[in-house]
Amino acid sequence: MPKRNLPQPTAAELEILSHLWKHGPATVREIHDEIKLRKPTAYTTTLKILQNMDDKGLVKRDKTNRAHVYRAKLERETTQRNFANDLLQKVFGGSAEELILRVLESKSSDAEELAAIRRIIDEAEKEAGKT
Amino acid sequence: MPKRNLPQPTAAELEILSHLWKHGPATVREIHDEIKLRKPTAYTTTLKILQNMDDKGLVKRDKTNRAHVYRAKLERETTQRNFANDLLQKVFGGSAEELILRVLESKSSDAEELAAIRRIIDEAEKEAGKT
DNA sequence: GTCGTAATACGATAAAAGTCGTAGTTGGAT
DNA sequence: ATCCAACTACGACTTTTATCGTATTACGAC
Repeated sequence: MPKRNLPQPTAAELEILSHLWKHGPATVREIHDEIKLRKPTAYTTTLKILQNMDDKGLVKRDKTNRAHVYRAKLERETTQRNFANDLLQKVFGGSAEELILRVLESKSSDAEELAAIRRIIDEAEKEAGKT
Repeated sequence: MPKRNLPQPTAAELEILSHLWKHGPATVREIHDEIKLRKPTAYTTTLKILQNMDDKGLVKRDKTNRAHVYRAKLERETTQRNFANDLLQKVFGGSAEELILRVLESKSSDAEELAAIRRIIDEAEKEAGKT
């Protein structure tokens, strides 16, 4: 059955998905109340984007109650991986090394974060070793 | 002088910039010949995008010769940093750790690349230490 | 039952990106 | 000097995204 092949979310859609990933299923009102704190926008704009997302299959809509409840259909991890890979190819020509260099340049990480990153490399090395 | 505040390049513009960064100043013909290998598209499409980029200030156009020569006005490194930071904020909520995790998940790096990445972390640690 | 608040539905609009066709110009080969 | 191939200019069209106003429906308080 045609389940996958969902389109990459746009910037506005991503903002909504972020909310759903963080707080779980939510109504338009709940999502909008949070978004409008950062971006002054009309309620119906948020509503419309959610409806678009439903059409695209990016969210699942529960119409049981008067205020419909939306749930993310994209996994956070998968979406992050898609975006990361996309950037990797289009802007860095596939060089993970360079991408990571720019990330660290743009954001000064503290010692703790750097240690965490080091552990991620360790893990990746174990993975590579298994092959 | 209003020099900066150039807009972020779009996907199509980025493809062109990549060529300019790699090969230096080039004509529409040179750029188009390479792009059409991957993406079947009309010559005038590439031309138009270059003209748009000139309007936006993303490239500098030399009209001396009949075939105009275009030169990138954005630095590769700066652009990469902008895109990386953008993704970091919008998709990863500022967590460099998570971004790097997803990059490594999406692309199996070999031992050599992992070692290079490790050196980048070392450098970042020295930088952090200096502060 | 009435009425107001809050929700959805829907269409209109605008801007941006990408695409291409056509028209017009020009340089160089013959 | 002519002519053709290659170039630029420009406008039209399409799609996508984002935005919002207005119309309509429905719940709940009274």
